[in-house]
Amino acid sequence: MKADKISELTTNRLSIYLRCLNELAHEGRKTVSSDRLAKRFHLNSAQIRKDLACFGEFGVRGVGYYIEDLREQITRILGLDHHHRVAIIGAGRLGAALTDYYGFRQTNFEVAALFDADPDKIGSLISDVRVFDVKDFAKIVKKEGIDVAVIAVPAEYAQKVLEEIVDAGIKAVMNFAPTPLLADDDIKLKTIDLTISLESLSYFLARPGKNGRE
Amino acid sequence: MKADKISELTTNRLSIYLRCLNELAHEGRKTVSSDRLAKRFHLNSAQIRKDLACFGEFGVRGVGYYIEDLREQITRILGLDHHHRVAIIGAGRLGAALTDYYGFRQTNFEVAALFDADPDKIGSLISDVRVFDVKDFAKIVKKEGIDVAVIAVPAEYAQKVLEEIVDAGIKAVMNFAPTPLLADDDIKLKTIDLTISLESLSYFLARPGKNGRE
DNA sequence: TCGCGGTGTTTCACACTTGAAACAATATGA
DNA sequence: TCATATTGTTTCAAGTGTGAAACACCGCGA
Ligand SMILES: NC(=O)c1ccc[n+]([C@@H]2O[C@H](COP(=O)([O-])OP(=O)(O)OC[C@H]3O[C@@H](n4cnc5c(N)ncnc54)[C@H](O)[C@@H]3O)[C@@H](O)[C@H]2O)c1
Ligand SMILES: NC(=O)c1ccc[n+]([C@@H]2O[C@H](COP(=O)([O-])OP(=O)(O)OC[C@H]3O[C@@H](n4cnc5c(N)ncnc54)[C@H](O)[C@@H]3O)[C@@H](O)[C@H]2O)c1
Repeated sequence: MKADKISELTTNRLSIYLRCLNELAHEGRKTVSSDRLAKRFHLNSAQIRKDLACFGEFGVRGVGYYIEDLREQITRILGLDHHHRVAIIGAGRLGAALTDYYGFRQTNFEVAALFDADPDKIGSLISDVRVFDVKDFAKIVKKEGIDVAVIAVPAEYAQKVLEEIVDAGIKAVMNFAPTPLLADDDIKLKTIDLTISLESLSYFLARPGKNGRE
Repeated sequence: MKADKISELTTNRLSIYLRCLNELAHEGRKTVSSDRLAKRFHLNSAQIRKDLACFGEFGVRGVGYYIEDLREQITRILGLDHHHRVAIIGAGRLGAALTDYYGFRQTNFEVAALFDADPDKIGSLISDVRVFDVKDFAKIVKKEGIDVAVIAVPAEYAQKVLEEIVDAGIKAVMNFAPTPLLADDDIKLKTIDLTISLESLSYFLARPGKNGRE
């Protein structure tokens, strides 16, 4: 197939497949067919084959997929074989929780620096990571080779912080402030808006019956 | 219109509208047209009118919407006028950050109890909230009138914890463990999977050019 | 050598979302 | 009274995602 327009839903599913393969590899299995994978993890076998075929021919007809091989392929496709250095802006409770988040290391991301505007926090260490003054952001980004930023400041400062991040030349940003942000098209911005998720739960509780499953 | 099949995307947008209205109210404005709202917050005016019309006729032709009135209506639609009591299972770093999360209070959610399996944590207080033994989950849920649960335990325990939650009669669950969970259709389960979001950033960094914006 | 199993690929139907356009209805203000 | 502004509603086109089906192709084992 080798489509060049890959939907984000496809790459999200690749993440899922990768986890499933890790589990299977852990159990010592060597090969798996799209059908077995689908049955085992409640997925759709046609979808799996279609998704994988976007990136090349990884399977062996009549056999299925070699688990180790496919793991390596997906790891490469998702860029998980590259190391990335992360800056977290906002050394509050969320920033602290994220600094120590295992998911970062697992994904080959390393939290290299925290940034805050509060003089009491600047200079301190959180899980062995130094908190810098946000005024020095661009300088430290360059010095530390940071290429990913996480926004964990209150919503009203988020847009301004995003602009500083973009000015510093960073292209990939994850935003936890509950507000939509504006950025150019060449910036990958992912907003994780807990408030919307919460209000969606609230809506369900007020009107049980219709679920609207994810 | 009064459609009875409301998409989750619609209610998510209601959350956004509510925030915008709060901002406008804060500025002292009294009315707003769908057009002004759209221009100001980079939305689509037709969409706004359509979304609102799903739930009734809130606007005044020739005028627009009365901000205070519309705020109350959306608050009611989203069920934000009802109080909810939340249990967080997993009193780790994420659980602690969430316990003190302002977004809960703002949404009329109150963290009533934490649960953990670690004897060192059981009995302690985190932001004035007591940590209970997860063994007593059902009992405390009943006693405290808890109706919402948050899963903040490692992924391998998440499914088991979910089953205890469902057994205790809770219908609304937010899951932060990076794994898809299975539940009956009458349970509202929202999974916030940071790993997938991270891997999506990683994919972008490995292949700049195509953005796949949220 | 041949059949079975499973991939790679195409095709189709269906559902959902969006955005635009059109228009009747209606409140406000000149 | 009448023009204007704006909602509520319908309709349509386009894009996208999903799931099923069909089938050629190919590797493995009997
Ligand atoms: N706590 C949570 O569990 C949680 C969960 C999801 C989302 N969030 C969101 O994450 C953000 C942070 O939440 P929190 O609970 O950690 O808040 P917090 O108040 O604990 O931390 C915010 C930090 O940002 C710093 N800050 C403020 N303005 C800044 C600026 N201009 N530059 C750099 N640093 C600045 C503050 O000094 C503070 O240390 C909020 O937008 C919140 O809505 C929090
Ligand atoms: N730390 C973060 O910023 C972050 C962000 C997103 C998602 N997550 C996810 O949230 C979960 C928790 O992350 P964390 O960083 O807080 O981990 P953590 O290790 O700090 O906390 C996990 C807690 O769960 C408790 N626990 C384990 N098994 C339990 C059980 N069966 N019943 C009750 N409690 C149990 C442990 O005792 C521990 O206190 C993980 O799945 C993680 O992937 C964490």
